[in-house]
Amino acid sequence: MPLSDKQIKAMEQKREKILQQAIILFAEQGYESTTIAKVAKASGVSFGSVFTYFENKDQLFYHAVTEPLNTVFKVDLLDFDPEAEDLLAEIKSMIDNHIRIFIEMRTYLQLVVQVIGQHTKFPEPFKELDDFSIEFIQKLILIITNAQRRCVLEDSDADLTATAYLGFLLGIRLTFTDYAVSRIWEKLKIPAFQLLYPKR
Amino acid sequence: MPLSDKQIKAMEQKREKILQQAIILFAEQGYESTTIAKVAKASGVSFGSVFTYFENKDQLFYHAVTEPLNTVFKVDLLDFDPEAEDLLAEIKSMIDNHIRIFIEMRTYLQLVVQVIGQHTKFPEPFKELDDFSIEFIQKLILIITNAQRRCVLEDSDADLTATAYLGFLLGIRLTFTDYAVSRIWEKLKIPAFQLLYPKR
Amino acid sequence: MPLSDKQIKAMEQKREKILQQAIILFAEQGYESTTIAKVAKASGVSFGSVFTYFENKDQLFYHAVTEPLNTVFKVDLLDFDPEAEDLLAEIKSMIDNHIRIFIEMRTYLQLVVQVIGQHTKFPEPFKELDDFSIEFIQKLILIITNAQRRCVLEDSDADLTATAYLGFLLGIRLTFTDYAVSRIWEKLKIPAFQLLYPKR
Amino acid sequence: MPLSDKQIKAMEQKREKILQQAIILFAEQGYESTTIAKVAKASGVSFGSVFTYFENKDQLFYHAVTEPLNTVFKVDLLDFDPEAEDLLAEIKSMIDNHIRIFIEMRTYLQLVVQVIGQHTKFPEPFKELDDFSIEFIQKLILIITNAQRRCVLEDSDADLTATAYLGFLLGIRLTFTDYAVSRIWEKLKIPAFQLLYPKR
DNA sequence: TATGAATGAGTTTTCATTCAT
DNA sequence: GATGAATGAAAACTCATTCAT
Repeated sequence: MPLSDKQIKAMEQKREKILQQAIILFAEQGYESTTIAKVAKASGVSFGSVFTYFENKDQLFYHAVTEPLNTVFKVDLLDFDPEAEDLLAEIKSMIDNHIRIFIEMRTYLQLVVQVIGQHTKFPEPFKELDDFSIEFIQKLILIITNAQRRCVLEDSDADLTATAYLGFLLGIRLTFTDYAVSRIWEKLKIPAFQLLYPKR
Repeated sequence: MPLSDKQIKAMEQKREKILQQAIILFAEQGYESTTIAKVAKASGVSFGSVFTYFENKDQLFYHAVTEPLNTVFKVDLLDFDPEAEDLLAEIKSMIDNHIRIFIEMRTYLQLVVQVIGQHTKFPEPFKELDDFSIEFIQKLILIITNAQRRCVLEDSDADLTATAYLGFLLGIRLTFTDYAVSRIWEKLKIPAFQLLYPKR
Repeated sequence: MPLSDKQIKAMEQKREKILQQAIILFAEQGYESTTIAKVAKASGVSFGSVFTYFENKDQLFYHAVTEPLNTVFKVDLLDFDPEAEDLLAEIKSMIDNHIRIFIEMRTYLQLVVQVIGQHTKFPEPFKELDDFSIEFIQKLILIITNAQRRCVLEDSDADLTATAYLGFLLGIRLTFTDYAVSRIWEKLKIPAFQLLYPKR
Repeated sequence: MPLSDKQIKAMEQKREKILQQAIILFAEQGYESTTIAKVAKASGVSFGSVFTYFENKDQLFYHAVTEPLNTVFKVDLLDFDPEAEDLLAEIKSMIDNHIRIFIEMRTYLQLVVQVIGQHTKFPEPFKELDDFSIEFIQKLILIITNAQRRCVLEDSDADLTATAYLGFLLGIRLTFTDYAVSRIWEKLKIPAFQLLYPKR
């Protein structure tokens, strides 16, 4: 007897709820301090249920890192067009977008920072993040190179510049640890833009 | 019976050894995964001895974070002169120095990143780091403002620029996770410099 | 709505399948290591269905031990005639038969050995086995006594001899743990016969 | 600072106590039903202490099976001389001895029976038992062959006879599950002797 | 001061059993 | 009747910390 649509829907919501709470707890308290019991309690399910949806704690962590990456983060961060007509406008809008994402996804990025910071401890999720960072940098290099060719940006080592830009995004996320940052995010696009060597 | 000088010296060395190994283990494996037994083994002492030198695990962590900060890190990072004669040279030398430190103190900075990334979990050591970052930024603002006044740097919001600079340093430390970075560190001073809005 | 004959038949087959797989798993892995989920999987049913046919795990174990006992084991082991004309032939054929059964029912006897070996843990199924062993020994005593009377066997304490004979059967089942035994079973009837004090 | 002799002695006694209680519990309740907590309670130590003396439950079980085997069982069972002057007396004394051991070591043998009965579950301890049984049978074959040569026993397949004898010992241990057996043990040497084909 | 045995709270995980669909 | 999601009790094992020697 297969499950009814309603049941499947309810289960999906439950899984999502567990994952969301796991992301928050993993981000704020770290891997070890986040107990399955805490996740269960925060999600309003019994702790046995967590194991219905995720094989074990490791898998839960893996999904907590990779699912937002693949569904939201990746898509949003790569949402710019290196072949746009007006590259200056495209770059500015890209920066706006990137900074907004790094501010909005504060909790998730805390998790990302942990995985990167202790990558030997989390090799599988780190691999996913690393792969994405390479893809992200490739696309950045593309838009930077095009912009340089069209004299929208000054000449620079595009690879280095792209890498510095990503480092900067991660760094400000780390530096501004709380909500306070949201009041100045408007400003952060200025140094971000500066890093790309704008024409004056 | 008072301890002889030799004994005191031996004890100090023992304490130092324990602290060094604790830093490495905390940095690479995180707070929870670092057990007192591991630290003791790595330091070549019995685990009971760890408690002779540090009240408990929490205190050991606290000292692992703050002692290098106060003895080395702070001194080295603040080793620049906002009133220097040749400010351009001073700034370039400062950047060289900062990047070198961030590369050399890779392990310690892994620890710093953890504390910042999970600051609610580690309020005391975070406070120390936060205090230092304020001090650091204040001094950066000073040199930037002076450099702007003397037309060595273009005008910019000095606070924002200083903060962006610190964020950049932390960010590249996070982005370049391994030794590979040492081969390109020479280059990283370029975007770091660019962040300060150099005159052209 | 009463069930059709076909349905009843199907259910009986399902129950039988579950029981057979339970016997194998209980025998090979023991009571605790045999999970309901494993039994269900081996039987090709959902684990909820196991509870449709057996009240709980305890009951499943009880039936796994007692059903083969009452349907096959008991009948086969008691299939000899203490009043047979040619008692020597009857005894030899009985021994052949017993050894064959102990070899063929290897898996089931692994289960029996567990119940006997840990009888305090399994009092109900042990009771059934114990009752049968008494019945078996009684009938053995009968044939032995008759054979002694008719000078087919030498005189001996019939009770002791019967008990020793049963012990021997269980013991060789335990001693020869694998299929290798099947190649020498032909021989095992020799010491079994010897235990009964044959006339020379 | 090395431990004092007194401490070492105390620790050895503690270890021994834990092992003894573990043997009893494993024998009576089986591997899974014997929890570390039960062993600790029965031994009068804290739960954590069991892990001070035995790496894990598996190791505890392994030692529970093999230590009595190597220190007592092996020595006692092999304590007969195939080259004795008066072989008939030697064999009778050997049988007396064997039966006495199988009765006295009732609890330990319950454990042995479990390991043999579920040898796939306990490969390491089973290996030790299996090795011993081979050694035991070899020595039995020796004494049987010598006795046959000296016309103390009738001719028979010595290998088969030795194996049957071991099977018988295990079997009666299994058949007589309680202390009741001690009242008839005097008698059991009769069928045991009979199994060796005594001259009449 | 140095050592490491002793302790037990806390964690992950398994699994029998219940029950809604 | 069949299914499998939900539950939580129970188990092995880890580890910070204490304290006797």
